[in-house]
Amino acid sequence: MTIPATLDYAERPAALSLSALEIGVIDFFVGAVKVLGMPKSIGEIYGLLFVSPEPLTLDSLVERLSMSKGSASQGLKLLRAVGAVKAIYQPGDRRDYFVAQTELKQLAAGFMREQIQPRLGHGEERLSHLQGIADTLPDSATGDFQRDRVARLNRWSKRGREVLPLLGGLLD
Amino acid sequence: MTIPATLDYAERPAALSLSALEIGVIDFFVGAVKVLGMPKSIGEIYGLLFVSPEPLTLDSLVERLSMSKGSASQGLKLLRAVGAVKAIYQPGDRRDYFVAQTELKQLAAGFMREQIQPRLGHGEERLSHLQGIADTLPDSATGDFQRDRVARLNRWSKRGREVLPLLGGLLD
DNA sequence: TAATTTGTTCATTTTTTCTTGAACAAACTA
DNA sequence: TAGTTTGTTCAAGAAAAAATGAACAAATTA
Repeated sequence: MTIPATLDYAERPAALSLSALEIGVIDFFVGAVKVLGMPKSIGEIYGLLFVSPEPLTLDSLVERLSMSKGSASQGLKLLRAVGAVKAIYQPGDRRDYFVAQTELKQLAAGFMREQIQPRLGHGEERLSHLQGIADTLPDSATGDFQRDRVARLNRWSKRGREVLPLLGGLLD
Repeated sequence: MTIPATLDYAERPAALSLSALEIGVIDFFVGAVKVLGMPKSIGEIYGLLFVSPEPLTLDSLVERLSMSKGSASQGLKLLRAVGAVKAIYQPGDRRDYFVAQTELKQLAAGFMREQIQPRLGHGEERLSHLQGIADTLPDSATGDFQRDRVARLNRWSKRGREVLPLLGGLLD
């Protein structure tokens, strides 16, 4: 379980080229991605892109955030997968340029699709497996109780499938 | 970022006293708490209490889950804090007995209150700090852009405060 | 073709998080 | 009172997750 520590970009020697505002925004997003269970580097990258008026290259992210090329590449890959960052074409430059996608609804949808739904899928499988076991339970007090519990899990699952799609509607 | 591995309670030697159903339910909850960013031990404890028709003592959890007393104690502490487990009094026995709270709405409310809200609070503080910086930005194109971004963060925050309370209503 | 730039992958190292177990306290019991 | 039972805390070890950096591939240029 993650208890976010106080962040201290201001004291990181190599990050001196970041302005106070940039530091603050990055700090905000590092906290946000921690709540979502994602690594800090993701928040740093998205945060810097979010405050930057100009698209940034991988190399400029590496330099300004003093992070490894590997982390930046992996982070951008994930951020593109969830639709939080998009690559834009700059004529006359071979490098990729990146900008932040800032529509809350789209960010939430991408996070849901890429990070949450796949894990819930596993849950569904496990649940039908459980239902199979519950059906074979003896006709005792304990059997009845446990069948009831499995039934409750199925109701939770159903409710989840109903509620999650509604969330998108609340985020326009 | 947590990619849950396949779980294998069936193969754990010391957990042989768990039935197939118990194993399945525990497995389900271990997966669920991982999605919520909590340690596996929390899912194990809650899962076993959830399928158990009888209240269980700390010692029986330790024994049946083959987990240390420390983990069980800490886990129960957290589960009580979020209201997912409650201690019930058994006359003539000095030990604490525990049962799972199974109202989805209450579980969600407790999780929100204890795990999510505190972290969002930090975000709010950071945000007002950011607003202070944004107000001092020069009257340039970049300044305008960045002020706009901070304004967007404030809208997100406001929207979050509006939407989260609505969730409870969807979970009756 | 050889050298350069750009970006990805992945084994290793580092950091963070979780679990354990021993020490401790509190409440009971003989 | 001394001993037992029950449960908590926390330092240390184990496990898991994230970051690094070097090797590699692909595209480009001289």
